[in-house]
Amino acid sequence: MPELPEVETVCRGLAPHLEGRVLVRVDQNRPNLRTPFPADFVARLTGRRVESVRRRAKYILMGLDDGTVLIVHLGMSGRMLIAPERPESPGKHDHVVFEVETGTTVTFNDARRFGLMDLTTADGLADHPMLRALGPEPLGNAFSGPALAERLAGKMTPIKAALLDQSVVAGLGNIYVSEALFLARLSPTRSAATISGAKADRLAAAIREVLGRAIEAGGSSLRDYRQASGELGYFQHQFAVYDRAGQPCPGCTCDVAATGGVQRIVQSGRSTFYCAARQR
DNA sequence: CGGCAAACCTGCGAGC
DNA sequence: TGCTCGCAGGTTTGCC
Repeated sequence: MPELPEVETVCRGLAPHLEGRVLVRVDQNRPNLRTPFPADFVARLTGRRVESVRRRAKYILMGLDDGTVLIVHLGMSGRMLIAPERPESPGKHDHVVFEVETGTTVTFNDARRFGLMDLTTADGLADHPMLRALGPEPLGNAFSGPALAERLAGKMTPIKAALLDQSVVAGLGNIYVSEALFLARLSPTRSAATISGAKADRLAAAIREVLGRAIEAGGSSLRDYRQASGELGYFQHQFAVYDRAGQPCPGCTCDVAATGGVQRIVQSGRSTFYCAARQR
């Protein structure tokens, strides 16, 4: 389930366990994820001190003391599991295990293997193929209504699809696109180019609001979750429209029997949820 | 270049 | 119980 808020939550959870610590052991349990691991992956990481754990879009970036940067993408099903000591043997789909000198291990587990890892350098980071074309961070200063409108201008594709395009804005996924469009009262089927001016302001604000609230929720529920299981995972969240087809729209008082409530449609092969009465 | 479907891979819930 | 089908939070590729 990792979209921007989940990746941010994972980074915040990992940082206190990894920052300032040395990777005393790294186990790579298979030759590839979505892409092959880089050459000498284990050797380039072992013995390095982790200086920073941060996020760009949906990527986790770990800066190491020799200038190396480890890039991790969680894909659809990737998780980072924190344990106080090394498990006796890796579990199913435990593809990489990082161990620091305190004994703590961080295990990358990914059933579907849509995740990936790569190594680059701090100097080469901005030009890395996976990061080069990314749009602005939606919670950053460069993101605004006008900035969004500029990137949507001329696009005939539905706004739903445009917002999933990471070069338009970085970090939104299928859930939060539906949620943001609901909050902005904009129809997911409307063409991207029709969103400018006040509509773009509204949408940019909705994106910030939805992501910001999700990060807050992730932060709070994450602590409970980790105490219980030692796992750094995904928070439970109440969505307004996502996965709520047929249920009443939380934003309006119209009759569900008459409107059908929240609609599920398919756009470019993926589910979109919205209230046709409220979103125009 | 823009837009869309398919592909990558496994797991899970629904329905028979 | 066990099978098949459809669906899943992401991204890239290839085709029109």
